[in-house]
Amino acid sequence: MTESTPGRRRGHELENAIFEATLEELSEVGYANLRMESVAARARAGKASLYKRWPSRAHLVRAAVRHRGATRDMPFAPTGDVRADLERVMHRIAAFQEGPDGEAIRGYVGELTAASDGEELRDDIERPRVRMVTEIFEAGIAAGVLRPEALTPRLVNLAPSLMTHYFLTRGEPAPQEVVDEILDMVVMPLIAEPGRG
Amino acid sequence: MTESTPGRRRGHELENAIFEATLEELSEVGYANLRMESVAARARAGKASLYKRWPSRAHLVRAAVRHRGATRDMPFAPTGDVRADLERVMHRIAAFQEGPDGEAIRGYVGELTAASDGEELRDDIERPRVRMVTEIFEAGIAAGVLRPEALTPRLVNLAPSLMTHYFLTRGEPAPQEVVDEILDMVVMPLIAEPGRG
DNA sequence: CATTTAGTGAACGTTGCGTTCACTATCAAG
DNA sequence: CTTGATAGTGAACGCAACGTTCACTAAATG
Repeated sequence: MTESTPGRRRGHELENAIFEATLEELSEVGYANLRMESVAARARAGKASLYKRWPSRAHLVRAAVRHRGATRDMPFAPTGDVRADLERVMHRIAAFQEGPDGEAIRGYVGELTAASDGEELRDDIERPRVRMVTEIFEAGIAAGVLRPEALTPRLVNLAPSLMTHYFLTRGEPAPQEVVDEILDMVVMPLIAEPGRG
Repeated sequence: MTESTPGRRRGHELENAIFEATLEELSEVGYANLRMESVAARARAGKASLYKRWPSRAHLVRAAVRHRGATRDMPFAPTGDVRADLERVMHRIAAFQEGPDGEAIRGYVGELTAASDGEELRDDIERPRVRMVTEIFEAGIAAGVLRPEALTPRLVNLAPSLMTHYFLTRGEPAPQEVVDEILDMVVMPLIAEPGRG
C-alpha cells in the first residue's frame, strides 16, 4: 500500500485506480454516457495512459469488469433446497445488474454486431452463473428432487436468461414477484422430479 | 403520388422520406453508428427538418420503426398445430431482428436507464407478438391440446423473450436448432396438455 | 399576385474522440 | 549517488458529429 499522496503511480497501482474510476463512472452515468476523459480525470491520469492500455471504451470497460470479478470472489454452496438456491442466485444476479456490471452488459449489448468479436464479456458474466446453477442442479439430482435430464445448458441457463432479458428490456432488475413467477411457472415445473417438490 | 423530381417536399411526403432513410441507415450501419447527418443527407433533407420533428436520434428511430409497423400489417392465422404455429412466429421474430427493427431494439436497450421513459418502443414491438401467440394458445386450448392455464402473460411471452434474449446477447437471431430447443425443451412441455402432442 | 408556411444548406460553437509531444517522476543498474 | 531507461502527465491538435441558427427560397393559401 504505497499510496497516501501518490506523486506519480505506475503499473498495477495506476491500472487499479483507472479500473476503480471506470466502475464508479459506470455506476454513476451509465455506459452510454461514459467518457474516457471523465475516467481519466477521476483516476487523475492522462488520457494517453488509458489508450496505451486499452484501444477503446469497450475494452476498458470489459477489463474493469473482469478485474472486479477477479477481486470479489463469490463462493456458492447449494443447500439442497433447489428453489431456494435458485432464488438466491437470481437475487445475486439482480444485485449485479444494479451496479457497474449491469451497465457494462447494457453497453456491450448496445454495441454488439453479428460480426462483433463479442463472446468475451458475455462469457465472463455467464460462466459464473452457469457454474452456480449447475451445482444447484447437481445437488438437486443427488437428492432425488430434480430430473437428471434437467442438467442441460438450455435449462441451466433458463433462469439467468430470463433475469437478463427482464433487465435489458425494462432497465432494472426483475422484482421479487417476477423472480417468483419465473421459478414457479417456468423453471421448477420443467426440472422438478414429478411427484416431488 | 406527386413525386418524380420533388422540387421541395413537405409534410408527410418529407416525413416518409426521412423514415425510409432512417430505416435504411439502421439496416446498413446499425443503431450505434447511425448519424443524423447521414439520415438527413440520404433523405435529401436539412438537419433542421429532423430536429424540428424529433428531439433525438432515439425519438426518430422509434417513430421510424412505428411507421414501418403501421405500414406492413401482418395477419397471422393459427392452424391449430401449436408447435408449428409457434415456430412460424419465432421465424417471423428472427426475420424482424435481422432488419432495422433489430437494430432499433438493440439501440433502445443500449440507452435504456431505470429512470428512462422507455416502455413505448418495447410495447410497440412486444404487443403484436403477444397478440399472435395469444391467438395460437387460444386455438390450442380450443383444440384441447393445450392446458388452459397456459394462457398467462409469462408463458405467452416466453418464446418471444427467449428469442430476444438470444438476439441481444449473441448479436444475431437464434438459428433453427435453438428455436427447436426452445420449443421442445422449454415451451411445449410447459403448455401442452399432458398425454397429448 | 402577395403572403404565410415550411424546408434548405451552410455556418456556428461545443463536446468528445484518439493522437502527439515536450516535459518529468520513478525505478534499476552501475 | 548518479545516470539512463521507462512510464506517466497534461496540454494541444485535428476531426467528426452534435444540436442550433439564419438568410434564402419553394410551395401552399387566398
